[in-house]
Amino acid sequence: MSTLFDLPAEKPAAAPAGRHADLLADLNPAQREAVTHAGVPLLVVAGAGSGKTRVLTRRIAWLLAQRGAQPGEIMAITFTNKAAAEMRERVASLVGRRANAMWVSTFHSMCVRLLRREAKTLGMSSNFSIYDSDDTKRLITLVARDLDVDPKRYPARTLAVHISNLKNELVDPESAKEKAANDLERRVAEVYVEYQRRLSLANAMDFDDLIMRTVELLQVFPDVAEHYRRRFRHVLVDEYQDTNHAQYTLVRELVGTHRSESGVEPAELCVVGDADQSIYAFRGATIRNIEEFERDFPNARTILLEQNYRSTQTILSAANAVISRNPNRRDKRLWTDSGDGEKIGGYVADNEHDEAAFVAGEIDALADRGEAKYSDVAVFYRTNNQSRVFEEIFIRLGLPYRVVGGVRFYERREVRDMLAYLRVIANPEDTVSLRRVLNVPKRGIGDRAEAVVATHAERERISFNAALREAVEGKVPLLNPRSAKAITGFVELLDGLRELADEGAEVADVLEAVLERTGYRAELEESDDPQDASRVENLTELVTVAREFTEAAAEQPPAEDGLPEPGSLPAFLERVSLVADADSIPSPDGEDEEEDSGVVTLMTVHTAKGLEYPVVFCTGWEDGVFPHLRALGEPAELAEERRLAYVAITRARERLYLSRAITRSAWGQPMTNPASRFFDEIPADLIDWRREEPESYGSPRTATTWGSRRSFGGDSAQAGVAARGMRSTPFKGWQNTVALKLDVGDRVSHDKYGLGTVVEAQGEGARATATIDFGAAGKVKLMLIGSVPMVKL
DNA sequence: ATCGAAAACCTTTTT
DNA sequence: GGTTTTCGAT
Repeated sequence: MSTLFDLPAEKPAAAPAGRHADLLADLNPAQREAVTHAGVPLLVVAGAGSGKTRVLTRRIAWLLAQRGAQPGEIMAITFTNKAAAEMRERVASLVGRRANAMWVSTFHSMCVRLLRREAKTLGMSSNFSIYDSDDTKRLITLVARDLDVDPKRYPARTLAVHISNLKNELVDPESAKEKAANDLERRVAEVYVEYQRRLSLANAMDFDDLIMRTVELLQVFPDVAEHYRRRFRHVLVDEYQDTNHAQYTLVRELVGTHRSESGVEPAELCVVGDADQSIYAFRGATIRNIEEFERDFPNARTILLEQNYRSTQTILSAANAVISRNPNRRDKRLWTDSGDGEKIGGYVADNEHDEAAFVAGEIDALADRGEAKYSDVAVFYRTNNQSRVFEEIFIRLGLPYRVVGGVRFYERREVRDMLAYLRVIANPEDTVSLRRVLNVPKRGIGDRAEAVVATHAERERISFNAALREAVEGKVPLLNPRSAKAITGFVELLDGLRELADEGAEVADVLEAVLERTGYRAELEESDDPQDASRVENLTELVTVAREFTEAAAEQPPAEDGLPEPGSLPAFLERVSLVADADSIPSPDGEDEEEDSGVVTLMTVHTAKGLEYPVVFCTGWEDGVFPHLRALGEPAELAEERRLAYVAITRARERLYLSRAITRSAWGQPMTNPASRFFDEIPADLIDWRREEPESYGSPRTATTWGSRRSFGGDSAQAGVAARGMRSTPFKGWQNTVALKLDVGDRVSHDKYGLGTVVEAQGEGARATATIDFGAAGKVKLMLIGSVPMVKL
């Protein structure tokens, strides 16, 4: 069973390599330059599969071996714990135990580390809780309710997104208030102000605060900044294209831009990234940071890594062709010397079940022929709800599979409930966690009682925790005695648990005590809902995780000043907050398999970033699905969808399949979608169509596609040639043109379905859809994008 | 306080 | 269509 904590195995320190030859021998010239470059800031533009992690780890080893750097002077920042663990491990295999003295961590853990050490400087307590997006939303809901914000007009989700954006832009609550230019912004600012106040009252920070407050720390206290600059002489940042403004500023502050008065030079900066793989703009990542690197850091040097060590040329040509349609991008063209390989398998299914059947059948055939193991295969889709049909058919056929993503371990209600208890034990002022568990399991403290206590806290300007304690003493008016009694019981329960924790009990034992003393486990065990049985299992798993955490900590050195002691409750909570992904992704070449051929992996394209598989099925290539409906009208979002397609394609090593379904049920209704425009962007001769659109679907659209394919493909097997030709005559095609404007009652004639009447019309512009009653042919929901084979009568 | 039925959602999500 | 949230009734 995988756990939350896949700690990188401490590699038995191999004979520390480090000589010139060893570190550079198997690198290409560009990689070599990136590894050995010294001095001015360095941007490594690393195309997919170009060996970027190799460059980063070698560079670190090089710094230690050849440039006289000390491990303690190196800070490497990633976005995921997985990436951090991998980097640490790979560096350790090059330089041995010395790797432990480096800071290799995610932006967020690095910031937590700094903030806990410097908590006093910021006037905070170092045991602050870390709120994830769920906690954040809860607190914002509470705040909005208190401020009488209309939850219909301004849902907590929206407020949370806007506040998060403000924080990512380093806008503090006061500036937000000043800048607010409309109703929404004024409301957001108002909530933001109060939200920050309540966070600080709860001794908590959200994810965005971790970055923002660290920037604040470094900017407001130059001596603190200088201390860290003096210490970290080398800063390396991975996935730079995914940084937001706050993270960019943080990097700048860490590195420094000028020689300080006391003579500290800026640290050496090396960032690695690929603008074409930026797929998190919707979360505040700004591609600008990588595009403007040379402007942000004058004299900066840029090195391009274009040689790909992962995929066949066919796959790379398809990827190049698609991504080249994005406007304003720095040209980059992946190539390999490993040959063309197989053509891309194309498939047009009648519906999503058909599509899944094709995928399953093809996987079966590959496995039968011994051309792939199940674990070599990944199935990608744009949105999580698409996994369903695949699961259905895989189960029916007995194909072993695993879905990655979806509801994660730490997001499960029972797990979150337990963590909330632990957090309240560690940080009594943690209001969100406190209120979460106040009446879980039910102990007779209802909404009414909670509201009375909350109002009292508000009026007296004390924390919710303090108000609860006043309730025990009978100092809260309007609280009925029964509730007061229940609250007393609850407070005593918490105090007892806290005492246990303070005596130094192991985390797992505290957890067990919570499960027992609250009656939480008993309640689940008594239930006959099968869901509750799996909840019990999850809790058992959580206890196991806690045990392993303590065991692993026994081998770690004691904490530095201000940081949680390894194995302690605060350390556990920090780990759980910042390492939130329970599902480890089965690796294609995992060591754990002997005879068995593993499982097929199902996931969204987003989740697939950074991974690779010999065989990839990328499904749902339909306008409205991929690219997503919401992106159709927006050039910027469409560009991001295209980057997403680029990421998907470049995950494949040997075989790539692209498929679509003519109709697909969405929101209960079947929906007819046109082919994804990305199909048109791939040179026709790269695709081997296993099944095309049936003749009866024949339409002007299809004809256009064939025509354009001919001009895209040309005679050359090198897609680069065709795509270059493309750029001189920019592809206009039919994208974003709306051929039909339909209203309810309009009569239409469709090439396939015949005469019909519009019974429903939805959406605007490029995302317009209509439900049309074709009489005998039935009701059909269609996208009205450019080339529907239909005319208005 | 708790349950059940309507109703309101419905991209992606490294931390 | 499927899940989660909200409201109204007991």
